[in-house]
Amino acid sequence: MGRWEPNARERLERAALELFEERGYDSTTAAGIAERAGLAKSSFFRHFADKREVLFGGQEVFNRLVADAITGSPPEATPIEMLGAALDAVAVVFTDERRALARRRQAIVAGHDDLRERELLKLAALTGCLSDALRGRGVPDPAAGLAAELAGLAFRNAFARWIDPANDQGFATIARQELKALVAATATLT
Amino acid sequence: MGRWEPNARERLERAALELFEERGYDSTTAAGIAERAGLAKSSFFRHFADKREVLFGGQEVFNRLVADAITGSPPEATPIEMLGAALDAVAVVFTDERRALARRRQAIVAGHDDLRERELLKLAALTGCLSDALRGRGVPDPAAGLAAELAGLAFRNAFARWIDPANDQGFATIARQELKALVAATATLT
DNA sequence: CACGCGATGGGACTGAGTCTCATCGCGTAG
DNA sequence: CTACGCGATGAGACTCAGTCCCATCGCGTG
Repeated sequence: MGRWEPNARERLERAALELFEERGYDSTTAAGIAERAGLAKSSFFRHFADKREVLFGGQEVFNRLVADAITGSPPEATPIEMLGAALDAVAVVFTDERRALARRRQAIVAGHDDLRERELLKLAALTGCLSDALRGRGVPDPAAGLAAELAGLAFRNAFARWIDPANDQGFATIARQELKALVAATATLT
Repeated sequence: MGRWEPNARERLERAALELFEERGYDSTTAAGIAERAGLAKSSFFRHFADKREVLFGGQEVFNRLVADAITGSPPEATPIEMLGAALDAVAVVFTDERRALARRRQAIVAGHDDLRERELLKLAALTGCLSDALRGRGVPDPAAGLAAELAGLAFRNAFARWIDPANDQGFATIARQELKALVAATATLT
């Protein structure tokens, strides 16, 4: 048995992605995922808190990346500049090699309310980290919260474009464009 | 039996709120809620899609209220002015009589990740309605999405203050203040 | 070689959510 | 007055998510 084969977590993630694509999210059981990964059902829940989480790994890395980027910005940086730095930091994860994987994952997430719900929670956690970090840098409320939401929206928009097969630019480039477009749009609201 | 007593849905909501306060969300079963409401477990799930939903009724009313407020704004209104109208429309639901109830409800929601997650989904639905309505009024992207997020944040901030026992103002007043503060904060970002 | 530690297997258990069928109460056509 | 239909309910079986406990296994260490 694969009992002591390494990378149990990665095996589970891969198995889950495959099964979700083959049978759909609903028709895939946690036990089924574990079985394909060569593990028992109880081991699945040792690695992931619930069935949804198997698609949302590595969120903590994200949050730290973003918070560190804000904290490490030059002292004279404006909030918007710090957001730019945060988006650049996130781009490290969104390499071209991971685009195909991200696309497959997103297709599944988009097709299910439960998963979209979890995605919102993850994004909320990210913007929460952002606003905390901004407040730590002296940005007052409600500007910190506003800036964090702005970055969250830029992130969502950028991700959608990055996923798009018609696109061929890197995540950082797109994210910078989206952030800029949002800042520009700010002036058109009043 | 209360089999044919009216307001089954309201009875379930009331019973759920009580039991969540008495035993906590986790220790309360859907069957237990139904029992206190004088119904069977299967009837609980006829009225609510899942256990969480019993705390989030009437969201569709919200969404329609907001969308109609945007659609019915005067032709020369700016996006921000439309958002103000939308927040006013929502305030109709947040009357002083409902404050105590909203407080109890929110205390439960705040104490549980599952419920916070669902709350995010509801808020996302609301901002989705907002941006759709704005686009229908000719507001281009990404300004429509940005404005919707702005209103969502104003709503969250306003709700938090409205819930606060130290506050005695009406929801509409607070929401207007929050919206204004966010618009002002916009200028401090660059 | 004995021991401990961490990861796993396996199975029992609770509760969410689905589904089906029988039942009940009320309104209505005849 | 009766028969019928309709909508809401009760009841129970069923699947699966998620929890929990305990035995087992492999590896490193003294």
